[in-house]
Amino acid sequence: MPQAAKGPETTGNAGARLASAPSLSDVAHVAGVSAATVSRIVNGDLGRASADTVLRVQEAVARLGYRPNHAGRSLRRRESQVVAMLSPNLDNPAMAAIAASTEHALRAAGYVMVLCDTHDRPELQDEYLEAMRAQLARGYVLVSAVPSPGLGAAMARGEAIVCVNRRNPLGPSPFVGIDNRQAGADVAAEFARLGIDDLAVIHPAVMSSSIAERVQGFLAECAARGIDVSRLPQAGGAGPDHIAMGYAAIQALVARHGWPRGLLCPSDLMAYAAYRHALETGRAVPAETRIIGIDNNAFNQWIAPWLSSIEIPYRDFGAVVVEQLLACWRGEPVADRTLPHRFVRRGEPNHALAVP
Amino acid sequence: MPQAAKGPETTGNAGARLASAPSLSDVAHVAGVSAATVSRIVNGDLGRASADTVLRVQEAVARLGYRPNHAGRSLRRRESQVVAMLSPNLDNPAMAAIAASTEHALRAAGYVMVLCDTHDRPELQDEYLEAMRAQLARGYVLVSAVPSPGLGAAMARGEAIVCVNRRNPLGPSPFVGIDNRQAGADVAAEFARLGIDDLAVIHPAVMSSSIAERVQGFLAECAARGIDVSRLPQAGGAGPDHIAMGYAAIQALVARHGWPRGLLCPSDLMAYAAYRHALETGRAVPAETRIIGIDNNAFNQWIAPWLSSIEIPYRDFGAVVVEQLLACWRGEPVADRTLPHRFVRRGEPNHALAVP
DNA sequence: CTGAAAGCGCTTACAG
DNA sequence: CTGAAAGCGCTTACAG
Repeated sequence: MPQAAKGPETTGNAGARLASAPSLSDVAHVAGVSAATVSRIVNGDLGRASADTVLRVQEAVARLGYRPNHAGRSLRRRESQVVAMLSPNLDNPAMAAIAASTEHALRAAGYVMVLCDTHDRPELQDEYLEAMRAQLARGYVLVSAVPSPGLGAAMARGEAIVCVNRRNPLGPSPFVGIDNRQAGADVAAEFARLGIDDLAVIHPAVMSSSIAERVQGFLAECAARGIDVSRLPQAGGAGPDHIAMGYAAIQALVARHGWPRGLLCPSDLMAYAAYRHALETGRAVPAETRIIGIDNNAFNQWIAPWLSSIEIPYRDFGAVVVEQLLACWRGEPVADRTLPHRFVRRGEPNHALAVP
Repeated sequence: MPQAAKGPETTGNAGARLASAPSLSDVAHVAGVSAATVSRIVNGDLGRASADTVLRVQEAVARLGYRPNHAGRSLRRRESQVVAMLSPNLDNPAMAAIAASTEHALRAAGYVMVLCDTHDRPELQDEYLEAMRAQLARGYVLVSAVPSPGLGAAMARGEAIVCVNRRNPLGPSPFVGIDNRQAGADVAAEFARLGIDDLAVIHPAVMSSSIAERVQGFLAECAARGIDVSRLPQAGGAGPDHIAMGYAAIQALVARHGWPRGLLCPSDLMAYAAYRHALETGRAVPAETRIIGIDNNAFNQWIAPWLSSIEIPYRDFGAVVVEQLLACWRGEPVADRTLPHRFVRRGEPNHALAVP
């Protein structure tokens, strides 16, 4: 519905002047006290002031709609409320879920999150690390960090760094993720339960620690169950994202070994690519080939009834990430946090269509 | 691969001291000039200084790895490099794509993006608007804005506001989006091409302007083609996101009218929900019911070969959003930007399986 | 219980 | 072509 037209002076915000926000000294003036006193009270140091003063200041704050200017505060305290999140790829719903939950938890704790998309590239990671340093970033959340000189420099400076999904490739840092080896092993156990031993794996051509652990855990469990892992078909694929990597890998796998009856895809996006190649080649999923992924994207339950997956509680990551950051800032020792995952079974009639 | 162990002093960053970054006066000292001169040169005002001075300063900057402190700069200039993006829901891939492309374009132009997830709620929108004002945010990108008092206040202050997807519900603001009416009409034309006139629509119970326009455009085109729109089944659904809304809506629609042969879903997420309900009720898609969505999520081509959709160039939005912001800041008049959409046909053998 | 004063790092008229 | 000085808004010993 169209709104009533405003005067031409508001068109496109052009040329409008911003009324400057009230400052600490405005509040002090209104309350009839000094800036120092206002500062203390605004910062919750209520014990030092008389009840009457506190009241007058609070009233003035409310009346003027005062909010501390972060630039002034940051300059003086020599630290900001900014936390930088470096994420490799927002197009991946898993990364988006991590970003959203971290943003939420950070905000609740009084911080603001700046988001940087590194595309998994070391130069971009370093550029953002530097840019965020200039913003006086108070901490860094590195999702799937890659090794880079700037990361080493940030560690050497003693910055607060929390690594998510992938462990810090350059040394110990507080970590939030799952037990990737166990997740891989759980997939192997599921194939055993299904009686499928004609297995294969696709993976990125160059594997991060988390993906490598998933594959290792899978192979180890297969071996423990008597499968000759040395002959288990594997294929890697390269590309800008997991879907492209998965598509390259599944084509290579099928070209060399034909379709297996059970396929581990160490991420759901790779599973999507495998599904499409199955459609293209007339391979029935899940009847002829059962695909198991890892992530359990929220969309699976709606449009991928053929895909069993390991659910990773990405929505819970944010709160834990913030706990880790707070501990870093307090100078406390920080233990890694491994969150629980669970297997979500689909592709069987009674499971596929359970009402959500 | 495990790294060589570091000394205990680096464990978890605990207690490490941060070396403070070099300041303008450090550079001035090293270069043997005043801070004012360094400031000018760092800010690109090269004409005023002698070539020799410029060189010495540039060397000092490089040697110290100097980066301007943004808190100091913001405080002095009374404006920051921060642009706030308020997004209703990062779980929606469309929103994630907008966020990613805007982040990219903003960074390229020298700004940083702070991301806030409003969950489509007016109170949260206002809270973030206020919080970002305290950060001296230089501009606001509102994706699918909702009406709220804080939005009105920001407009009254003359803040730079760019609205994406949905037009500003409180008055004129620079806009980036598509021609939603035309998109709806295009879907109607496709159903006509397919010879399907047993049509229906699902939609959110309370429709934003963009969704309402899509539905209106669809109905208008249907009417123009001789369909009795007054009897065309429609159902709305409520929920926290488009999938939930879609699921509620499709259940209501089918319960009241049965399955249509052609269904418009004004977002792909609603289409996903409809697909699941079709699976549950044994309705074949696309053979018996053809579903057409709007968004063309990147995943569709991999795992939703049954879904035709209107492709919206979300990845191109960011650059245009930044153009709008820059124009606002220069005080130029800002025209709305309507980006081109296109129909992506799937669900026919020759289209579904084209190699990507 | 409260305030005057210094200073965080930067930019910008202004003077020379 | 260059620098001294003021001031952006805030916090924090320090003095009283």
